[in-house]
Amino acid sequence: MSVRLVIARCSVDYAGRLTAHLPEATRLIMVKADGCVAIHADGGAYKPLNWMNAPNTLTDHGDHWTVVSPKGEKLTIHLHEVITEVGHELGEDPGLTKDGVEAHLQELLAAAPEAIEQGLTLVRREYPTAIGPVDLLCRDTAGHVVAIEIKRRGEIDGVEQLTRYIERLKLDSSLGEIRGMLVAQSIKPQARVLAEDRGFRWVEVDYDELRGLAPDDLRLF
Amino acid sequence: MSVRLVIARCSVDYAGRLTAHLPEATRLIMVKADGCVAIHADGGAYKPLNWMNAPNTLTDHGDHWTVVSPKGEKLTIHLHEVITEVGHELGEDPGLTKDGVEAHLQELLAAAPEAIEQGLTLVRREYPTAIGPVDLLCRDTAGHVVAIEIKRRGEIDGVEQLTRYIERLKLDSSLGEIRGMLVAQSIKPQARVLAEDRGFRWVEVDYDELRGLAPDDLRLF
DNA sequence: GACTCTATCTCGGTA
DNA sequence: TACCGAGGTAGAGTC
Repeated sequence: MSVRLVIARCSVDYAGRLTAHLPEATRLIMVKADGCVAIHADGGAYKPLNWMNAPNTLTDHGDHWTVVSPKGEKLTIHLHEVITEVGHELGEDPGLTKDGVEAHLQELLAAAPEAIEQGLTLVRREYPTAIGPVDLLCRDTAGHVVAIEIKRRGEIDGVEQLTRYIERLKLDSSLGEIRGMLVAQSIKPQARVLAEDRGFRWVEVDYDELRGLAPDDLRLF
Repeated sequence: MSVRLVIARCSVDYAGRLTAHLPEATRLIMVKADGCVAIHADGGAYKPLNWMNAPNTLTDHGDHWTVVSPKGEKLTIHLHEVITEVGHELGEDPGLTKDGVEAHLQELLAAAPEAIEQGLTLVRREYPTAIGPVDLLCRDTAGHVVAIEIKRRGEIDGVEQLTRYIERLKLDSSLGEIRGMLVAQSIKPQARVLAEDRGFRWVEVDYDELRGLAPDDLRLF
């Protein structure tokens, strides 16, 4: 139970969600403790050429390995020549802490909707609709409902998403008058234009400034 | 110029599109020939905890490495104890051949549009518009144009794409009446709702069945 | 270089 | 479990 690294001349066949074949070449085979397998070439970023996610059953047949998943996927690795093999126990990983993702931005804005527009009050975060949840549902000083789509980066698909929600929310006559708003740390010119075309306000917010406004418990990431 | 594998107790900091931190633990550090770096734990599929895509400048400061990209991203790896280190030249990879991706589904459906709807005939594959090509343009038994968006998995994005194409095609009055259709191996409930809202038919097709219908030259993948 | 779209996407959250 | 949305999406193709 550990990470196992094999450098070998090998050819590989995958049959599962699609079928794929790798001709013979020297590659790195990585097998992790959970049974996942990845075949790496010397390039192409972190993505392997072929892989199988855990859980798997790996069987060593000498000249070839078979990796079979319960979902019926199968990877066959033909080993023509093993060049190096190392392994080591890594143990449990304490895990990654992240800061600056969309969820944090949403938390901060839910706690301080005033930062988006003067007088705005929160009705609900993740307001559910049949086509997905609206990030923030608010009410403005005139008492109108405001649907808010939050993005780290405001692009066209954010405006499309907001359009879908508004379209859907308008089917519910009990909500009364509704308007849409796109809020992001930065908004691309194309997205600004499209938002305006659709009658939505857009607002850029400063993440660090928001953290300053937020109550202490949201500042301790 | 080769893949380099280091197993070490390390802690890692990333500052770039977001900020992230990994506390001290034993991990695998992989450096490929192109300069990309990946930090792996012993689990979690093929995705590393942290990474830097090529191109990068990697500097070894003894007790820590810094990896800097031209875009201003920075990864710092503090090495507390190096346990194992191996490397090997892998050489150029001949590359992966695939079968069963969206392009194949499109070929099969172009050859057998009847599988989508009775009486449908192909006008053109990859019908060009100013905002990108429509997967299939067909004509139905009533003589109306049908724009078809093909996906392996039908999700909301596919409906949005189809919406844009239809909007665009309607500007060309020479085409006459136009309707849209979403065709996929499976279609998610939200995508079905949105497609119906927009007045599009959606159809699920079976890939293996289609291969059976297709002429021999399309079956020899 | 910017834009568009696919992906064996992966990953986390939730009903 | 399936579904849904975010992602440091990555990567390929096109313009």
